[in-house]
Amino acid sequence: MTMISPGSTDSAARVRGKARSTSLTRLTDCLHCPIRPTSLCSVLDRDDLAAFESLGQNATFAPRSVLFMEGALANAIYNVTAGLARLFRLLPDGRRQIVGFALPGDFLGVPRDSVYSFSADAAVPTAACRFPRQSFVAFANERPHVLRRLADSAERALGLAHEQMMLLGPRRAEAKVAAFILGIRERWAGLHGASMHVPLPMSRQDISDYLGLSIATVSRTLHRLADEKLILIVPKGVRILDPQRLERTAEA
Amino acid sequence: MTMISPGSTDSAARVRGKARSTSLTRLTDCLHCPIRPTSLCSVLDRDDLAAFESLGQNATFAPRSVLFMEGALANAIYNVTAGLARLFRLLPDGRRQIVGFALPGDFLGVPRDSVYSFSADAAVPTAACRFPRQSFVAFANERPHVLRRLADSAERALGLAHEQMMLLGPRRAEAKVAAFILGIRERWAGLHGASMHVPLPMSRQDISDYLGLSIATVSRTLHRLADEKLILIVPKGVRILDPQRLERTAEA
DNA sequence: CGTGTTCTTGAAGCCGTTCAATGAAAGTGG
DNA sequence: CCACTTTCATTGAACGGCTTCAAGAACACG
Repeated sequence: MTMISPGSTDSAARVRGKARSTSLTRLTDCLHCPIRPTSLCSVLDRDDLAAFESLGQNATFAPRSVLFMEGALANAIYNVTAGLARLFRLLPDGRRQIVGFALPGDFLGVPRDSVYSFSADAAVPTAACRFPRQSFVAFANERPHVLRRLADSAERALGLAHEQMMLLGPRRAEAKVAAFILGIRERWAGLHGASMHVPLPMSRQDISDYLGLSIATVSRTLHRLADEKLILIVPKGVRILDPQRLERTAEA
Repeated sequence: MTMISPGSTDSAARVRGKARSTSLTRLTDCLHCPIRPTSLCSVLDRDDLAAFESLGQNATFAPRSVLFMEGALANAIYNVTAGLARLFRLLPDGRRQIVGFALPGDFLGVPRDSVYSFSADAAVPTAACRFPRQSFVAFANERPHVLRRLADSAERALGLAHEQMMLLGPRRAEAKVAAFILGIRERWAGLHGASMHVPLPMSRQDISDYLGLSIATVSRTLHRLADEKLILIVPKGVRILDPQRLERTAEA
């Protein structure tokens, strides 16, 4: 698990090292974001869309730069449009648990109370639409179908969280890693269509913090799967060679 | 981890053994349920409340009887009013991961799609208000504040899921068990007020399936905490003797 | 082309699991 | 109400998988 500076009051920028952010441009590609089943855009009519557009700003984030920090005042909501965001919480001793990855189309930071309950930063160059919380909430409150979408989106996130819990539990490293690959593949499929090639833009460290394993075990396990010809390890990803056996490994 | 019959198509009733349910009475105590911050009731005015009341039926569940099963058609939504429900998913090999406990006031089974994504059964004698999904959704769609509550409720569940992920990860058994006790205490506090006495109505098996430990380790760890005078083990619960050291153990 | 980071791979050790047997409690039927 | 039965919890001993520590290789960046 990642060891992060033990002092706990410091900001993510310092904690995770040099966070060289970020350009802010006017939003347009928010609307060009991949439309997923849970996407907000798909339930907005033309007028709403125009109003919605005027709320947000498009922002880009360099790797490791922070979208928001656990415990900070939640004054914005994000919709990832490109790249990959890591959602994580820090333990008091500085270790990091990744509680999810946000792919394009995912909403972030819709908070019950006014404080973020986890942190988010960019795993790779990432773009996201940023909506001021106040106006976003006001916008949603006027539109029941948007509220429904938000509830749906939260339920979807909950389902993903449950899926991850199944991985974090007492399962063998092989099963965790195999299931991880298949899970990520599934999620990319919603964007790019299904493929044997599974991009893994995140680092080994990220994967291990996601699965509750050490970085060494993740590396070893990937290579064991490769030795057994279930996958092929390629730069920034894997190629699935034997879907069925991989599936069976994931379930064990 | 619990081993459950390997065949996977069978119903929960068979899987979990004799499920002797249940009386069904007309609802009244739905309204007397403990009002929690996330409770729906608290945002309903008198008229809405009456309409709401007419939607639901109060049901009681004997221990081990099933509220609903993962994969089944989601034709009802539940609001637990007394007792304790276990929310879980089964692995293909029959092991069980408990993804949450539902306490009085918690909503269950608000599904994105029409199928439950996890199973729920009663850990102890339990009461819940049962709302047909159709009419519940129709009711909510007419009332934006109810929709907001549902979104909030989902977010709250997501927060709890994240909390549990921190426990499932690579932490020592002592930390997991200590954090579990403190977490449950926190949740009871919202109902009964804070107390040094923490009821643990669920079985050791339930706790181990929740924490991703074996039943033996849970037992050993509890007794180790007791040996070190952090807690006192009492029937169906524990008493916290040294909150600060327990807290420190939970964070390690 | 050199430097820092990430990834791989080996060896030793620990923590939790598994298996199994004992003990306690709760439910059941006479 | 008691004796029986069944489930649940505790505890011991041995095994095994993952972690830790550490060194070397591959990669990315300026």
